[in-house]
Amino acid sequence: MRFAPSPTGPLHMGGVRTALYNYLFAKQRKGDFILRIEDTDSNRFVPGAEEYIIEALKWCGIVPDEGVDSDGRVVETPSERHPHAPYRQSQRRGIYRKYAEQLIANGYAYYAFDSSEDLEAARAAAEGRGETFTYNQKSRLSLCNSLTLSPEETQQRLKETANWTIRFKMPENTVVAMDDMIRGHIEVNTDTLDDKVLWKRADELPTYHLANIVDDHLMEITEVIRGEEWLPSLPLHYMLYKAFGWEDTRPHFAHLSLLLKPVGNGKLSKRDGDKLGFPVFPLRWVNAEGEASHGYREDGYFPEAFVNMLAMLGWNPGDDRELFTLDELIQNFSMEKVQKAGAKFNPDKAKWFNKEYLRMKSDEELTDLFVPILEENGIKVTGCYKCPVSHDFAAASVSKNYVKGVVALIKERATFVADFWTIAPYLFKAPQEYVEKDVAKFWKEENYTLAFKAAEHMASYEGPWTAEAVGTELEEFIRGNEWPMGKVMNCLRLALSGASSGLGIADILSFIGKEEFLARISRAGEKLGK
RNA sequence: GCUGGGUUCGUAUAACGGUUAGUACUCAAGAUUCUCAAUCUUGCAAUAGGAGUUCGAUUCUCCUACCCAGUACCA
Repeated sequence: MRFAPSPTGPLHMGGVRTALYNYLFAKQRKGDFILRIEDTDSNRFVPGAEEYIIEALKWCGIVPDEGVDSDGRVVETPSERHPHAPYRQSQRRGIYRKYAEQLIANGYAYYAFDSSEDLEAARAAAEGRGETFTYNQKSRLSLCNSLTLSPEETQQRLKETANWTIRFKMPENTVVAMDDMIRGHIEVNTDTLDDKVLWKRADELPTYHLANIVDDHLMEITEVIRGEEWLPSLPLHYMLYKAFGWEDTRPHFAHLSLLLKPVGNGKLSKRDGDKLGFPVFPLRWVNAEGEASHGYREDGYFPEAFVNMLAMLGWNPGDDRELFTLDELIQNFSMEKVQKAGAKFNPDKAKWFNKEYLRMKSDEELTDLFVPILEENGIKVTGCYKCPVSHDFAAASVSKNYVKGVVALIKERATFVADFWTIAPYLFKAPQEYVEKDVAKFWKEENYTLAFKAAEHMASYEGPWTAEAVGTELEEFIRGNEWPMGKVMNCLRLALSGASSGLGIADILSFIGKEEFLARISRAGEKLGK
């Protein structure tokens, strides 16, 4: 199987899904997965796009068997491992010409000499009559091509100019019967089709249709999973396989529905992501104008979560399971369970997948991912997982095991690793400011005087400083005095964390320690009033 | 317009002629907690419409509506 993107920009998440389904199917059948670059349109070539595609697939764990080497470059010369090289169509230009000529020799195609201006004029004229111009069996005999010109004239023109294209001669009134692995049997009459350009003069290269069929044949592709936008071209492709005499080895086709925007109608586009605040690309992308687009990787998604989410968008295992590793997807994937209708993308569900994967990760793995974020925020992380737990708030420094403890405590509240910091920055440094609304609500004299007394009591507490022991001590003291639990606790939390909502007081105390606890209480008294 | 494809709760989907139409996300309520999350419980919510076939249609057929794609010397 193959994935054959055009390097015209960053790979869209829909493209990743197409690649993924190809990969899953290939691996399930113990087949090979080829990456082929379809760069026959030099006008739309975007520098960096090819590298982006390769890196994106790599990040997702989709590793081509052929097409890209271990150094992450598209292979240009055939070898044992890469028998079908080169894998860029621009480097295969020498291959296609003879196939195009074979088609002409056998009467399946013809040279067309109409200029773009002539065709535009024909289109405009048709539009004036309320019709649509099509280059087909009705119009081809009144246009300028090797069907209307004498053989001598045709040869003359071919010799004199490079101003020609090759068009497929679509047969008349023929029913093309096709089978799609997802959609079943489809029939189309050739009278509704046109004479597609197979060879374009601009690049002196074949168009998609020719190059794609020739390459799929030469690369021994047996199954093609591609986007739904190709379904209308399928009859042409069937006709091409027939014209080449390759019907026996024609691949099986599956046309995947498109990914739709979360709200409103239409397919998912870059704009939707910008508007609704979610990535549509696997990796961050900066275009030539310097505009950046979000990427799932940079936004903190785990590749496993991204791949899992994508797989479930239009496919299901037939039961209620939702969480699958790549290997499990390979085992369970089936074309019968691929949805026919377009799938509206749901950003909330994407986040849910990430949350699930975050929970499945070990505390140490998450800690390793969290440390760089802490350092970005000015917190030094020292030591190793075997070293003792320690912290020095004055020096903005904590031990690795301290971080691990925090991660274990808060991982269930997070969707992304970056959330760890926003959930509990106060476990790493004293609050710099206090939420105004919470101060107004809780920092009242009748509350904070009690909070100070509770803190005073804890200052004299000599027992073990664990969350459980400290929590029990504090609560029993407050309850014993018949003070309002909520008000006192919220006052304490405000002083310790800068807000009235957040982690439990006992947990906060156990992490920051008695000394820092008392320091933050007195600091709050000075800043907020006492 | 034409050609092709599609249509089950708001979203993703299950039920491949017989179910009180299930599950997940979202949302709401309750339980729990010092608060916020998390967790647990409960709830809201769908077969696009109309004919037909059938003892029985989400499921099969047809029509209509709506959505999507294609209609380039782009892929």
